[in-house]
Amino acid sequence: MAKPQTNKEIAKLLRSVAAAYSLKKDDQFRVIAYDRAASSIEHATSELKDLWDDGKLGELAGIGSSIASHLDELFRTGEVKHFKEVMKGYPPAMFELIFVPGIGPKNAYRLCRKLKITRAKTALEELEKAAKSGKIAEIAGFGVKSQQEMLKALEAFKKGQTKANRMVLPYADALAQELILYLKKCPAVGRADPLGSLRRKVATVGDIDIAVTTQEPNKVIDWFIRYPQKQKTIERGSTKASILLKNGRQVDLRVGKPKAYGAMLQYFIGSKHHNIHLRELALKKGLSLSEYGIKKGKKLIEYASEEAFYQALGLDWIPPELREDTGEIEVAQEGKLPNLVETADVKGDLHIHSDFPIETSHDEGADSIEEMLEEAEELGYEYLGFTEHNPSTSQHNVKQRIDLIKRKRDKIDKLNYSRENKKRGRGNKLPVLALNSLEIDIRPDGELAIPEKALAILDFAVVSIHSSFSLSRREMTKRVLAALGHPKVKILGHPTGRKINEREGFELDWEEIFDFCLKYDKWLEINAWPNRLDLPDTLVREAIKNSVKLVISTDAHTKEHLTLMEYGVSVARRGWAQKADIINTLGYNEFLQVMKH
DNA sequence: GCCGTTTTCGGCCCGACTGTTTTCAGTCG
Repeated sequence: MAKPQTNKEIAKLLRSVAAAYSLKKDDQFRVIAYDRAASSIEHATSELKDLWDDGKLGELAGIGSSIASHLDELFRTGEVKHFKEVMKGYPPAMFELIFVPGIGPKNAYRLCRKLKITRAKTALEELEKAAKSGKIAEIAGFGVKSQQEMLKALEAFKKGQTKANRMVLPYADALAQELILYLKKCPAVGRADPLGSLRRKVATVGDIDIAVTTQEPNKVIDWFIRYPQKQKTIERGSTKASILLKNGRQVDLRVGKPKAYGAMLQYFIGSKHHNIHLRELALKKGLSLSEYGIKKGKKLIEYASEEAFYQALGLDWIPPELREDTGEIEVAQEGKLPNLVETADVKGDLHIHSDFPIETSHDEGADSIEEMLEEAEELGYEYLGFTEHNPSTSQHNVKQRIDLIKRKRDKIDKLNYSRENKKRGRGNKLPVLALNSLEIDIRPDGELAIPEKALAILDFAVVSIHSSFSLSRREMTKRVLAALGHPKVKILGHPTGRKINEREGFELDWEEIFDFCLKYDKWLEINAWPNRLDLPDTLVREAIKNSVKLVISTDAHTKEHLTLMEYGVSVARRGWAQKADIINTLGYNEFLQVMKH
């Protein structure tokens, strides 16, 4: 690998070092250490290079003085002598093969040796060729079956490399719900729950994990592997099974008894690192944890609920969204877990697009202001902020743009007036009211894409970046702060600009942004759009640590989109947000107060 | 190699499944 720079590349390098160590018989714990460092880097909030710049490498869990100094060398010189030394004598090709599912370090090494595959660049092709010509089955320890499996794994791996290989949360949700419906048709199935990263509400989901309670595990597993959407069975045992769906997604099933379901849920929700930490904690108390319960010596104690399971370890029940081993276990020990925000706490949506003809060059909404207000009524909201994109600057002069914005002001004022009177006549409950806003482009120089005069017509403004994504971190930060500086501007929309599976976000100096938001009462948006989920959860947590307030918005373009709110709330919860951290949990009158601040 | 409300030394999560095996290694989550 030529000079690894990104977190992904560095993690890959550390996994390779771990693989090399695992072939040396001396120290298997070093392998674990390197693997752990790699996954820590994969999950890191910020680019490793930035952490290194700030001298904060050691803050990442699993990175101690030794690996930190190796990474220091990496950033200074582009390579690490020690890593080279460790990997010396092994064919470079094997450090490509270890990333193919099903192939570990030992087999990768054996395959490379026996088949004389050395070059990293062609490793996958050469292995595929060998498999097709039947050469793998001839190697001791391999057979026809493993050769077949390897071929399939290689094909899938190659596909996965070209296309995005994780699902966005709502898609995974829908897939899981279909499966649950199917499973429930089997009389032997008791409870059936989607778990894993889906239950932890991670922004992207790899596999679908499902747990089922039953007294007849065999019947359930038989039923499961007959799922009509199945492409093939990956494995089938007496307690678990995995299938591959026709759409290429994997589903893992676990079955267990109802009276031990608590431990099963806990085990299968994960995360892996949360579970490892929990098991280490248990060991210190002389206990041993597994998916079946808690062992004290030889005696296994079963738990029907997760609450009881955690309680047995001296912990409060930890919401799944927090289970990433980022301090939640320590906080649970102190009994100081946050009371996380819930969808029911939300009183309004502050980033939505109606079909009002504002003549924007961006995308417009499909439903009218009235229709969206009616829908919001159903959701129990008190207000909606209408934030169509600003009128196009190239198609209109200043006066035309001001006129368009005035027209929307009039429309909203009349609508609010009539709705208020109509509803007041019927009962005392206030109707959902509309706020007049816009989502305004931030130009590359930080200027806003509407005239100064037009800003005065708005109740508040959301500003977002929709162009020139590749400015430097410094320039981008200056750009955003300039835009946020206008008094009417309250919210930075989709702050990182990332699109999941499409593009990385741009770089910002978050400390500077947080300071500014805190000082001038600006709010960062958690955009609930499925492939945005932006701010990302890790930055939500940083923002909250810095006392910065947030809003959760759907960016709805139809009235149905308003229900995407739950996914934004998931992000907030994963960022440890409580109700008080989220501005749009305020009622209408309180919101008006803070908006004018 | 990492890490500390048992420890700065001496520990380091736990179990299932598969394929190729005659009792287990490798891989995965």
